[in-house]
Order: sequence, then structure tokens, then C-alpha cells
Amino acid sequence: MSSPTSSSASVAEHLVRSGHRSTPQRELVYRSLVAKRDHPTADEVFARVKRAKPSISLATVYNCLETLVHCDLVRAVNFERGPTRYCPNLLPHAHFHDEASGVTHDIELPADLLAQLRTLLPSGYTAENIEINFHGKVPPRP
Amino acid sequence: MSSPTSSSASVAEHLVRSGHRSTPQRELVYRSLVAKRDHPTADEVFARVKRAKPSISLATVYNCLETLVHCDLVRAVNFERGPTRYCPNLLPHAHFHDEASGVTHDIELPADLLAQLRTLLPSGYTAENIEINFHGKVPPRP
DNA sequence: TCCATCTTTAGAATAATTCCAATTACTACT
DNA sequence: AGTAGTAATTGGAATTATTCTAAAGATGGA
Repeated sequence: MSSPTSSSASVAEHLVRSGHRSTPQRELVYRSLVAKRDHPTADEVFARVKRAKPSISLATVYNCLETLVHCDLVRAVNFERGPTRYCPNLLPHAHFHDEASGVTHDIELPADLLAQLRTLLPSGYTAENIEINFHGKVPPRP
Repeated sequence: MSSPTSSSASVAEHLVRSGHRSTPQRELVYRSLVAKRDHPTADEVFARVKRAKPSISLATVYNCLETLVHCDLVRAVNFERGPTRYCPNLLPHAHFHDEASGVTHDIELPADLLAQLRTLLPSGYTAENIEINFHGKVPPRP
């Protein structure tokens, strides 16, 4: 049940189509997100990509993540005041944040439910995106 | 269509029932939220309550807001990386964030929709709260 | 009243992110 | 291939929102 992501080839395309260049750093950051889909923070991404490219800087990681978010290859996820987390799942989905472990799970969102949510808006209001975060507990794993 | 809030008397009660003291600062911060329900930031609350009590400090405003959130008199609202905003609306509701103006509107949430959302969770998962944020545009006001 | 505890306060400290200015890398022309 | 022009990267400084700290003040109960 892996969620859809752009193949590395189309990452370059995607970047170029939205007016950016394909760079080793951007590809690397993107690949690190796909390799471990645990909603890492920028710091965590930095630590991971440094292993493959020790010269990369934290500022570059922030830049790359921002670029990837802007061309819709990656989603930024925020929980309260915590650091921003990143995920390469492009399907409409919500997030479940487990308070005990700090772990984040994706929750698939059926299109009809999203449609229902949109009907709550006053007429004329248009929502480009709808962010849904569950906060709670997962059952103890025995 | 004003949304439910605790009367000033019951704010004190509410505070005490959850193991806190009722203080002038807490009452003042709470009243400022009810007086202008525009989802102010801590800084904005600080500016407002300073008019009535110039000696209050920003740290106290943060403390009071945290306390009020903990005893369920106030909700904290976060949009991406922006500063936390506060609202005294206790009904289940979502938020609509207008990107152009930066203004936040409450969107009432029917109980059945919340129930439907909960059905998306894997069995055993329990969500204490569900946060829903719309990001988009409001129609131009003529 | 007196004590223990809670709250407030000002300012220092922190965390995450953004900004800045200087290099470096591409891309498109010729 | 050489080069001008733009875009991207880098390290470090700066910023923003928030939390921490330690001291002083207020409060409720024995």
C-alpha cells in the first residue's frame, strides 16, 4: 500500500515545469523523503541527506523542501507549534498524530468526505486545501 | 449567532474546578478574547489587555492563555508556521483562513460529519480532537 | 496572622526558520 | 568552447514566537 510519488525522472520534470532547476540537492532531499516516510522534520532530513552529501547545508535543505512543496511534490505538515514535517504522499489524506510516541500516520480521505466538508463553507468561499489533523492515542502494540 | 462562552462567573469556577486560581489577569485575558473574536495572537491579546492593565507582562499573557486552553475555556489555533491564535468558541468548529486578508473565520461542524471522520481511523485509534483548517479565498466584498 | 503554594513579572534563553552576501553551478547564446 | 546572466547553494547572522528562570507579589487555609 505505498502511496503515489513521482518517479525520480518526473521529479526533474516537475521541477522544470514549475520554473525551477533540477539539482542534485533537490533530488536528494526528495529521495530521502520517499525512502523513509516517517514525516521527518527539516533537521531530520538534513541529518539523512548529509550521509550521502556531507557538504549540504541546513539552509539548502530548507530551500529544497520549500521548492518541492511549491511544485506539489511534497506536503508540509504542521502540528501545533512543532517543527514542520514533510511527506511525499500526494493523495488527499489527513494526519493522525500519536501524542505518546510523537509518530504521525497518514489517514486516507475519501473524495466524498472532502466534498461534504466543502459544503460547509459559505457561498463564494473556495478552499484550495483542507488540512485535517487527528490528535490522539493509538492502541498499545502487544 | 454568537457562539457559546462561559460567563465571567463561570470562568472563575472553571478555573478553580481544574485546579487553578481565578486571577484578575486570567479574567482579563479571557474577557478580551470574548470582546473581540478575531482570533488574536498572544501579542495582540497583550496589546489589548495592556490598555486595561498596563503592568501586565507578555509572559503572563502566555501563561494565562495556556491556562485557559488547559481548562477548555479557549482553543488554540495554528496555521502553518504562523503565531498561535486564540478563540473562545467552545462549539466544535473548523477554521477558514483567508490568505489574502489573513482573517480567520469559524466554520461550524455538524456532529455527524465529525463522526464520519472518526470512522476513517483504524480500529483502536482514538482522537481526542480533530483539527480542520480550510485555506483559501473569500469572495471580494463589493 | 503566617506559611506554603501559586502567580506574576522582566529579562534571558531557546528553537525553528529565514535572511544575507558571497561563492558556485547551470543554461543559453555566440 | 567561452562567456554573460540567472539560479542555487552555503555558512553564518538575524528574526520570531515562545519558553524558561529567578525573584517578588498575591492568595487561601491552618
